[in-house]
Amino acid sequence: MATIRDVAREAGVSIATVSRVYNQTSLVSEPTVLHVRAVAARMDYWPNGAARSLITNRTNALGVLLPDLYGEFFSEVIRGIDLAARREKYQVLVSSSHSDTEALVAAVRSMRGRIDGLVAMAPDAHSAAAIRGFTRNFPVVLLEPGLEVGECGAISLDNYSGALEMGRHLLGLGHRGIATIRGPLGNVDAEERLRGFLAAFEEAEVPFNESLVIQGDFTESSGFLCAELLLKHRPRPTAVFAANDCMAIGLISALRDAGLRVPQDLAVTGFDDIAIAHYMSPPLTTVRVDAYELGDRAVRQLVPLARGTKGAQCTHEIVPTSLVVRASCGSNQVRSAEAARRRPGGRVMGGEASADIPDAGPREMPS
Amino acid sequence: MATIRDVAREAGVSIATVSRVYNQTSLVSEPTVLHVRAVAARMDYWPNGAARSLITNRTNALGVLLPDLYGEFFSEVIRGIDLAARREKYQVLVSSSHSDTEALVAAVRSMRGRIDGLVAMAPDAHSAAAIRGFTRNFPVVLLEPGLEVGECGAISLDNYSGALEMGRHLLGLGHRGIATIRGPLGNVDAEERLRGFLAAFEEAEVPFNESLVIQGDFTESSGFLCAELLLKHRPRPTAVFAANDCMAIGLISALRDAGLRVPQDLAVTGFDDIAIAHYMSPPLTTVRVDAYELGDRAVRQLVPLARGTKGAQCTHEIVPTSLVVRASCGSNQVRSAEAARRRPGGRVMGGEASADIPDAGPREMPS
DNA sequence: TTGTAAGCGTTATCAG
DNA sequence: CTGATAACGCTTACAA
Repeated sequence: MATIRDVAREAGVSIATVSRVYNQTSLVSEPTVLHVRAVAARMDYWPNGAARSLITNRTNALGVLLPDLYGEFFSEVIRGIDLAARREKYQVLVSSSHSDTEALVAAVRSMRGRIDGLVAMAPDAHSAAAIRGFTRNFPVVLLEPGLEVGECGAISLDNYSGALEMGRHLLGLGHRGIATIRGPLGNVDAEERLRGFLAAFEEAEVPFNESLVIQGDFTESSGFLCAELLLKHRPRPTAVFAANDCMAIGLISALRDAGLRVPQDLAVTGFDDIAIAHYMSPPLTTVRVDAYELGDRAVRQLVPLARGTKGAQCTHEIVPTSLVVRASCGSNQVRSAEAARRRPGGRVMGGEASADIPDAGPREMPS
Repeated sequence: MATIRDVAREAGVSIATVSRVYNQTSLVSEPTVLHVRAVAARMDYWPNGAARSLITNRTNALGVLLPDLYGEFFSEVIRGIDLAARREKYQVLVSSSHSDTEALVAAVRSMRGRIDGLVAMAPDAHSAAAIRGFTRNFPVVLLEPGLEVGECGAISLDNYSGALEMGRHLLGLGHRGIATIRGPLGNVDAEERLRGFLAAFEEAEVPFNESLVIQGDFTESSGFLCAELLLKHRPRPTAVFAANDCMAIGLISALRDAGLRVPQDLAVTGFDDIAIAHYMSPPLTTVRVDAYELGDRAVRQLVPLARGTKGAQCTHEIVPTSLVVRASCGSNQVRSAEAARRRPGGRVMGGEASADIPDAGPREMPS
């Protein structure tokens, strides 16, 4: 592999000149630039990134730490990160699925000297604390952090408002016997969604029966299992808000097995707006969460910090969520929010390439 | 940020000793190791990756180039890559969504000196050729390459066999009026799927009416539009094989609008086995494609090449595909292939985290 | 077992 | 405008 020295020798100039051709071109005479460029191209030369970052102390790369890469959510987060990073001329070093805090710390540590900043989503509070510790090494932006953020930037989803809207919507439809399946204890999303949902009742001065908060764990099967508890409750609730779509899907499945109709016998709603939500029968009323935006904003906030742009500040941004009313809640409201569902920049390419089923508009899934 | 020199000074040893603690620990006396480790930990020192790779000429990182990151397919590919890379102690530098060959080349070029090898999936033939050119810089493994592979390693999906099996299955069910919606011209997957499908007819010595090859483009809407052509064909076909699930979904949607029943009036099958395929009503008969495996194998093949392990060879591996029989083809066959659907290592975590709906077993999607 | 010193490929500084 | 040369933080002969 040709080095700067080879090119300099071959072109009959000093290495400093070759370097300048790639960095401060204006300081080199036009003919020299052209000549060096030509020689470099012929020798297939390109500056070595590692050497470059050693002296400049900048890598032009961002680290990305996610609990997982699989699935609609993370896949979108990382796409948002990737696109924003490219726009800003940054490379992306990813790492995911760390079994424990130790593994996670090791991963970040090994990124040292290779990244100018870090976007991280912690799988738990312990890991979050560890990640915060890296602020001394490079700027950090946390995705969906717990409460206290400290020296880091942070982007979180407006789980609270989304759930609040959902509560208002169900109350607005006249429901009073309303249950909710909450997510796991200690999970930030789960707590906020519950808090927002209950706030709607407070706001409307409608009492909420606490025995109608059922514990779920965000899996489809937990939603399935909740059906039994729900159905034996007296008086039987008329609506259920599941804290995510998976649980709503499990619940609906169980209700159907029990011979109940959704939404006529029981209205069901979810949270996340995963792809299937739109294609189910009945289509699921839920809250749309914009994962792409989460990644995009994180990079937007991180880059100035990474560049050391003066005046760059850590802030805590909130990504809005929005109610998507479909049929499963029994509302006959116009589905205006649907338009927003089209993925920004979603591409369809070869074969199994994309799971992005274009919004079918008024058509529904065959049933 | 503490450097090796700071640690050496603080610990009262030479920098060589500190270095050895991190590389050839065995050459350093136990007490010295402990002492240096302690000082390093206190000073929050960790070797700088860039400096390290400059001298060793190895980066312990792999580059990953994909057309996109979004969607079930790519998301799984990258997960396979990520997990395999971590297992082999490699970091992953990703880059995706390049608008043209130029952008793609620039992306790879900028990885020079930062990676020991490259896993790439080219969006088109032109880009594929460009990527092949990088073989001179580092080992390359191509995903889903075109025909000639040259100096690169390659992993491709067995589109041919999957489609062949599908053809056999439909013929075995007694269908004779069979149509197929093919994917875009020039797309490797599309061509292979068509070729495999037609091979089944040749094998069974059943003539295939070429007017029943309908041109699609892998999008749901193209499947939707094909319905009209299909329905006005005389005699009307009794089965349709769409070259991917998206088109099959669009088609089924259109058929339902036209008042036709699937599979009674027209059997429909797809390819890819995207998540929705299993939850649709009727569940879609399709061909399972293992994207995770694609990524996993690519890294497995690349790592020895990147390490310069002697005897390491470039090969062209084929990832098998498998027929998944569900209801949309009108078969009443046992759904044994279903068991394989569970995602390897699929995790469900917080909130909108995962779109991985656990296989509901015998339960179906509510309808 | 430890230290000294050369050098990885680049950019920055300072002369010319 | 161009060239010599000293860093950058580290690994690795070679010497002690």
